[in-house]
Amino acid sequence: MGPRTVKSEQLQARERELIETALGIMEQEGTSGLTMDKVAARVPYSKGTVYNHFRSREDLLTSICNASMETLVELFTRAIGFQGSTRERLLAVHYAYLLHALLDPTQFMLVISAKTANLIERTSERRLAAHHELEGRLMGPMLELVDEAIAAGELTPAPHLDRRQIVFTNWAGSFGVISLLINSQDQCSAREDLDAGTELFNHVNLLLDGMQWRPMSSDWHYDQTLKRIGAEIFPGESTLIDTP
Amino acid sequence: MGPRTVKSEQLQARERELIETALGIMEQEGTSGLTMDKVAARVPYSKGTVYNHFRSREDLLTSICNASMETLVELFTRAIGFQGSTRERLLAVHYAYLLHALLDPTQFMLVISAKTANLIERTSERRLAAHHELEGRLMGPMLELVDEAIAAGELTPAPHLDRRQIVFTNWAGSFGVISLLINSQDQCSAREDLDAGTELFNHVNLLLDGMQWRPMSSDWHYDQTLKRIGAEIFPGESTLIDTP
DNA sequence: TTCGTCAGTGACGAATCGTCAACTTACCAG
DNA sequence: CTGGTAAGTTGACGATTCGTCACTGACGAA
Repeated sequence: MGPRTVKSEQLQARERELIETALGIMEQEGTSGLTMDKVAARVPYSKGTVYNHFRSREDLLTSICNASMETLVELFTRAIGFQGSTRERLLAVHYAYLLHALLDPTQFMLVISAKTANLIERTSERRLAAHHELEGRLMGPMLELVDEAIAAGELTPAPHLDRRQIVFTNWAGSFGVISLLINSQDQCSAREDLDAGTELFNHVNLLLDGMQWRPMSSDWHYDQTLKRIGAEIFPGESTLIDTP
Repeated sequence: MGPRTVKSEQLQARERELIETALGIMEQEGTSGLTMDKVAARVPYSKGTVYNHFRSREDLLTSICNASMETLVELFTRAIGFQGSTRERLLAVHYAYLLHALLDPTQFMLVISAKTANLIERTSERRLAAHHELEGRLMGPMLELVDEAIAAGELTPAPHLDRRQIVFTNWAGSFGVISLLINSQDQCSAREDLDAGTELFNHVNLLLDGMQWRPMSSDWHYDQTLKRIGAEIFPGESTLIDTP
């Protein structure tokens, strides 16, 4: 190993340290409470050094979002391994997504702001490339699941829907339900009493029934499946979700 | 009319002027470019007067969001008036939502940030009340549409879905699809080539087929319906949407 | 020992937020 | 007409925050 490698490793370790610190601040004070000065103050390095790693505050935010997506990849991988039909395994992925959002709503919401034009402009190319690669790693397993389902004869997509569209529509539905309900500590007239878990699985089952991904929900008790997913795949975290 | 009423009208007029100005700035420079100083600079009043109307920058943002929702109520009302089955009229509402998002993506995205804990804390009670009232006015027409569909025998909801859940799942699906695709000037691996209009109506039709809202998409050409909606209800704006 | 390199530092200028003491205006009573 | 009070307006100000850049000093090479 040359010295350059060693140094690069040190740099990566420090970058992880900075991101960890930033996560701590965000947990306590939310996204708007995350400040470059605060990060620098909590770390044995100066502000200049922090800016040596992150071009801007937005660059740091994208990094945090990426870190969050890495843990999500881990959860998705676990979920795909569920023993069951392809539709059950897809439900497990949605379960993982919900769990991820409940475990850290602030990080979950970062995904949206990461799409803002303003944020993209101020983020380094390197970081954006990593972000796109992570999106691919998230979508990949679901694409394979769709292929498996088609091969197994459990799904026969309509001609106007390709595999990417099927994956996207799943993602979008999950994202919409969760993002609208995750912050509902406020008593909104339209959303009071709505539980994120209940509405998420209602939504996904309607979607999958709509595309006739077998077994249809009229032929299978997916409530049981959800209980199994919680118990078998996410035994530690599943207390966050009430399965009906 | 007493003088108090006159003065109150003046205040309201000025508030509209301030919001208009803020909208202009947001159009040019995005949400992050909206600054209280810039608003004050573009207006014949001083910063202190601006702060007399809005408790904080976040209060102003919520006001802008509310204004945006008012125009949305208008669009929804037009949409509900479409001549057709209840399912076609619901499609018209989704069409209106998409149109609204395409006409002003920045305002559309405000709805999410308006749910942030940080933003709610810094917003005045009065403004929050107006926000909730507007949500009710948005959901109301859709709730009635669901009731009509049930009465007409076109929809027989599963026992575990009440009217509010049906409306919510529609909203969430639309919101998820649009918010993920609206900012896709960036070439994301998973979203390239995906068109907001196409994916939105795919998603909604899957959802409505899943809950068996008749006529099912296998029994009706909803592409034709979309063309009609564009031509009859939104003749001016519909050029923004390619109906397939 | 001396010198060059380069990561690290933190003081700094600019921009922004929200406040407040001073100021202006409107209006009314005497 | 005059003086006074209340209400509304102003912009300078302190506090934060962002991102930069001239300076520092540690370390290895000669």
